[in-house]
Amino acid sequence: MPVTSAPGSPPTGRARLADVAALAGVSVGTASKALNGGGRMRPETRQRVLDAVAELGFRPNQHAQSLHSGRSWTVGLMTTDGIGRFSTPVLLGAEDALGAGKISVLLCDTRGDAIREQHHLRNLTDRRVDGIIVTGRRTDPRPPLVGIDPRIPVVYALSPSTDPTDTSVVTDDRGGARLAMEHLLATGRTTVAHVTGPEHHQAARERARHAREHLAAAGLEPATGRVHFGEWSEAWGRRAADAVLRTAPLTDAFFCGNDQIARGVADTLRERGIGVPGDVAVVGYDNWDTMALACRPPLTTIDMNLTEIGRIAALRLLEAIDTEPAPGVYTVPCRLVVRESS
Amino acid sequence: MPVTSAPGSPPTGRARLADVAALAGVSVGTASKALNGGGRMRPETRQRVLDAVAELGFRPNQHAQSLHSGRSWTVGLMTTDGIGRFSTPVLLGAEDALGAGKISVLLCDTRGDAIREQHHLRNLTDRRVDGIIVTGRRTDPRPPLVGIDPRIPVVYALSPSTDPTDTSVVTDDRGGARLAMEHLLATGRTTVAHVTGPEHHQAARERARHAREHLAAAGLEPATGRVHFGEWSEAWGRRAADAVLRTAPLTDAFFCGNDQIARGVADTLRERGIGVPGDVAVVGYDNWDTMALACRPPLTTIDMNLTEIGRIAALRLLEAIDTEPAPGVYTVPCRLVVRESS
DNA sequence: AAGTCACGGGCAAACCTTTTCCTGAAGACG
DNA sequence: CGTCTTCAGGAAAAGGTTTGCCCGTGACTT
Repeated sequence: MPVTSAPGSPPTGRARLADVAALAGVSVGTASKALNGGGRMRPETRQRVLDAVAELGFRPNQHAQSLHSGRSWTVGLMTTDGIGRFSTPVLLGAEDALGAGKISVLLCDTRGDAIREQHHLRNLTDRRVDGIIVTGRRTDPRPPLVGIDPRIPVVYALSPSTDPTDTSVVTDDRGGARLAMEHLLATGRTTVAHVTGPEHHQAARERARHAREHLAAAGLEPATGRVHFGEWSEAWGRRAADAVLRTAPLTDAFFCGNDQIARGVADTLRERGIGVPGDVAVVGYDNWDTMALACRPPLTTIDMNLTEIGRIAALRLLEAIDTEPAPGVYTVPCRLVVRESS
Repeated sequence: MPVTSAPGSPPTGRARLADVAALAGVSVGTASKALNGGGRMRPETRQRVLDAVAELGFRPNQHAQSLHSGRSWTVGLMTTDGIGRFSTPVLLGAEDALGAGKISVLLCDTRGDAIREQHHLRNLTDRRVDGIIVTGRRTDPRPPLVGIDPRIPVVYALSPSTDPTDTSVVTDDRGGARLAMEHLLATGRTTVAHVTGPEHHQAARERARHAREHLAAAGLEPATGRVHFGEWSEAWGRRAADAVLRTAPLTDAFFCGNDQIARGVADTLRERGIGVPGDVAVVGYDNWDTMALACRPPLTTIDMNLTEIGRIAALRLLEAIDTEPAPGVYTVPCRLVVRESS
């Protein structure tokens, strides 16, 4: 009967430890020890306390616990740019890993606005969060949080901090590009075009660089002799596919910077009557299911394991919370997902 | 110099109200009143306290405040099913509205698992959240949270509660269907097919019902005489378009249950050489930009104003927190977004 | 000049749990 | 039988803020 409360408890309506103690016939301190395993006491006494807890439906007041311990059992999750396709899996991974440690996630969306970021940072500091995870949609490095209380550990996920003494968890663009190229070469392709996003995005540059390097290691060159930088859109994929086929009609594979581009490429190929994967293979990047699965044919693609990035960021943060922070950049490997486009 | 701290404050490293009081030469209680506007005191005294606050960089300890007030200035946001396309905007709208009230959002993802839901609910209760918003991806009603402490107000967003004495905020499927049909009829279409998702989804049923009613009111019938229920996928859109054109070649408009279906329909039309919107108009539902904008041509579609749903849910929750809850179902109107497909 | 009043500000309780230190009693050992 | 140790459990401080109540002082009233 959790509704009943010991005499004298009414104010909050919830049973306090004092009520438990009274019911068990012990002092408050003893009741606390009985619950937390500390102190020495007769097993039967402990049991009496536990029974009282059950009878009253007692749950400790976390505000009081936090006040005493200085910990809030809460971490802030700041997403730099909305809560989109990239930050969501990171967020879920983090929530999952933290939830196991009884820690909850406080969500802060800055919408890419520095003012808002400051505001949230203050809020989180005031709440005495145990730590903060910062994540963004881009993989480009970002400046560290400004004015952060040095006692609050921070982990940057996906977008690393520009400060190397911070802790960051990032995706392995190099490995991703390698997986894609190895796959294409292993399946007999030799004339590979690379179509990707804007050159000012690090992700585009890195993937392109490593794709080229991998080709070069096999004694090959990109189909058109260069990388096609553009936008992260289907429309660009379609345009670029046209351009590539005009310049290098013998192209037998496209490695694309993301799944949208890949889908655009696949659409153009299909509309031109070129068989995928019969004549030309297409490999995307992101494993964004709504794109990859809806594509005709479904896309072979690189999965960045974003959930894993979130999980690892959370684990690093947990480490930093109760031991010393281990600065540095942690790289999470990608995964090749083979579907029918290659 | 926020780093300096009054003598005796070291334990936490952060300035306490006691330090402020000491520096200002007043008692702790007076300092508190000076900050919170309460109590009567000489303006210069208040100013001295404010100066001390500034000098020490004092920020009140929220754990202590919460302990005292019983409020956590936090609400839980439970998403029933991942954090997807539907819950994200709701979440952002809620965060926005709550942030204005100094309230933060605690994120709980149940992954559709009842055990997890219980676990999170307990966690939120233990944290003494001020309220809870429950949201899901489907618009079908869901059973209310079980075992919820009646003192914690709850608002259901998107997925209403099956209990009419709860507070729910939902989308206006009827209005959405009406907007779409009015638009099509107003632009001269007379033979409209409706292709939508599975019949066991309320959203599909409702939109279909109201679309038919609206046609009937204009003395019309669906193009094929029936509604085409299927899946929420592009593939289904493509198949359904074929089927519709076979049965009713004179069809001059498609109203689709979501943007994916609409995109599938548009693809089929284009591949058959049927002009959109010249020969046939296509209207989608959801205004999911990655679909609606990538479609050729970009889709006219219905926007459910999900962010607004989140915002209103948050406002209702704020109401319920400091006054009496106002049970009932609140309906948020949709918005027609006209693009080039109609 | 004595009584009132208002104003400024202090005191202390309350919010609830954890943890350290301490005490009283009982058992063990010489 | 006395002293030492051990053990069970209690008392109280600490963590920081808010707020109701109270008191002293100076001004004002009659």
